[in-house]
Amino acid sequence: MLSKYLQIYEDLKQKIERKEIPSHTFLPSENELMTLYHSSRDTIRKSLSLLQQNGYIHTSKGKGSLVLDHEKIAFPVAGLTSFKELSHTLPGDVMTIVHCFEKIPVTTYLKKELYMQKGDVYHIERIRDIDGEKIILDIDYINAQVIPHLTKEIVQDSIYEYIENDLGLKVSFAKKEITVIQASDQEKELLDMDGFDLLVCVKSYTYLEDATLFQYTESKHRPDKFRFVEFARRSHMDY
Amino acid sequence: MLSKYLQIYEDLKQKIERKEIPSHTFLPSENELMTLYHSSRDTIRKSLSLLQQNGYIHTSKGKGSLVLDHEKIAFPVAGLTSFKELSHTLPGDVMTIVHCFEKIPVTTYLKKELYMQKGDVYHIERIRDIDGEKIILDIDYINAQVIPHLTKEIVQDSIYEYIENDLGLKVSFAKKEITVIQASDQEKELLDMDGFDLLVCVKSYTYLEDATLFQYTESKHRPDKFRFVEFARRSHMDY
DNA sequence: TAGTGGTCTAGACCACTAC
DNA sequence: TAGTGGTCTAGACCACTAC
Repeated sequence: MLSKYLQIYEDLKQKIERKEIPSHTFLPSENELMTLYHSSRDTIRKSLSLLQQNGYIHTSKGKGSLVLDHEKIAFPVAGLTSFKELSHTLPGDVMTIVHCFEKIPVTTYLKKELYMQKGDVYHIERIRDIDGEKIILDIDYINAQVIPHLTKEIVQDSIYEYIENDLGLKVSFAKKEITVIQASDQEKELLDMDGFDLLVCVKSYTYLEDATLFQYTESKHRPDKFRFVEFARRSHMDY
Repeated sequence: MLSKYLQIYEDLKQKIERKEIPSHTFLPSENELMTLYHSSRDTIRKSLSLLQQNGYIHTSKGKGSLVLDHEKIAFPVAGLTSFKELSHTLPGDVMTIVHCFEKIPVTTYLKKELYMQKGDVYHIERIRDIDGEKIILDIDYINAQVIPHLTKEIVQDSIYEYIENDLGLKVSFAKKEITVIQASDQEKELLDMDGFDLLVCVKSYTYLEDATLFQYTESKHRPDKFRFVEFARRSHMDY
C-alpha cells in the first residue's frame, strides 16, 4: 500500500507523462491540490517536492509549479536500476551471456573494495548483446556472506530480482563513478569493439537497506553506445 | 539569511565532513536534534532529508540516521557548478583561453537547441588548460536576449558570476547528457590529445529561476581526464 | 516495552508575483 | 490586494527495531 503522497506523486507524474497536464503550463496551486486530493498541504508539498527533484516541475514562490517538458530528459539511465529492468525500455533485442560464474576466496584487492576481512566472493562476468552486437561487459563481485546461494541461472536472469523477491532484502543506494579506460586484449575479444580502443567504465558500490555493502561492479560499455542523462539543480550555498 | 533548516543542514554536513561525527555511527535521534537545535521535528526532518539526498546519511525506520563514509564519494562533478567554482577544488594550475568570442544571428540548429525564433546568440569557445595541458574544450551558445552585454573579459572570468552578481539573475537547473564522440581535426589541434581519438562530450541545457533556457553547452573532455561521480537511490516503485 | 523514523493533519506567518 | 509557494510549529498515530 503506497503512502498518500506517493500516490499523488504517481498520479501527477503520469498526467505529465501522458500530457494530460501539458508542459509550459502550471499545475493547480497547492491549495487547489489539497481539495482535489483531500489531503493536507504538507502531503501535497511532499508530492510536489518529489516531482521537482525528478525534473518534472519547477516551482517558484508567488507563481506556482511550472510543468517542464519532460521528453527532452529521458531519465532511465540515472538512478539505480538493474539491467533486466532497463532492458524493457531499450528498443533492441537484448541477450545476456554469462561468461564467468565462480565463487572465490576474497582477494586483497576485493577486501578493500568490498570492505571484507575474509570469506568468499562471487565473481560474475556477463556480456550484454543488443541487436546482435556484444556491447557491454558487466563484472560483478558480490559478498557471498550477504547474498548466499547464487546460481548461474539466477545470474543469467536478474540478481536484483533474486535479492528482493527470494531473499527478501532491499537494494537501497549506490555510489557510482564514470571514467574512460583502455580496453584490454581480453575485453577486445569478448566484445564487438568495432575498431574502438576505449571503454566507458561505470564502477558501482551498491548497498542494502541496512547499509551493508554487498556488490562492487565494473560495467564496461563500448563508447559509441554509452549515454548517461541527469537532471541537476544549482545549489546556492556551497560556493 | 539562511533558513533554519539549511543552517542545521550545513552544520551537520560540516560536522560529518570534519569527522566530528564519524562515519558508521548514528546521528542523534530526531527528538534529540529538536532540543539540540531548538526547533520542531519538521524542520529537523527537512535538514536530514537534504543530508540523505546528498549521500551523507542513510536513515532507517526504528534505527536512526547512519553516517555514511563520505570520502569515498567526492561529489563536485555532479550538480550544476561553473568551471571557475570547480577550479578551486582542482589540485592543479588552471588556466582559461578564450579561443572564440562572437555574437551571431541564431542558426537553424541553434533555434532548436535554444528554443529561439530569432535574435542573436553568443558563440563562445574556451580551452581549459590544467597543469600545462589543454584538456577541455567548452563550447557555449548563449541567448543574447536573455543574457546581454557579454564581453570577452567576462567570459574569460566567469559567466555565472556575471549572471548572478551583475545581472541579478539566478541559474537554476540543467539537463545534462554524457556521451563519447570522435574528436574532429580542429579539436585535435586545439587540445593536447596525447594520442586519443575520442572525447567525452557533456551537453547541458541550462535554465534560469524563471525557467527560461539561456545556455546550450558542449563540454568536451580528453577521455583519460574525465571523471563523473554520482550518488543514486533505488526507487521501489517504477519497475 | 521504549525509542526510532515515516506519515499526515491543521494552523500560522512570511516574501514574492501579478494585477 | 489577493493568491502563490517557503518556512516553521505542535500534535497525533503508525510500523519497525532493539532489548
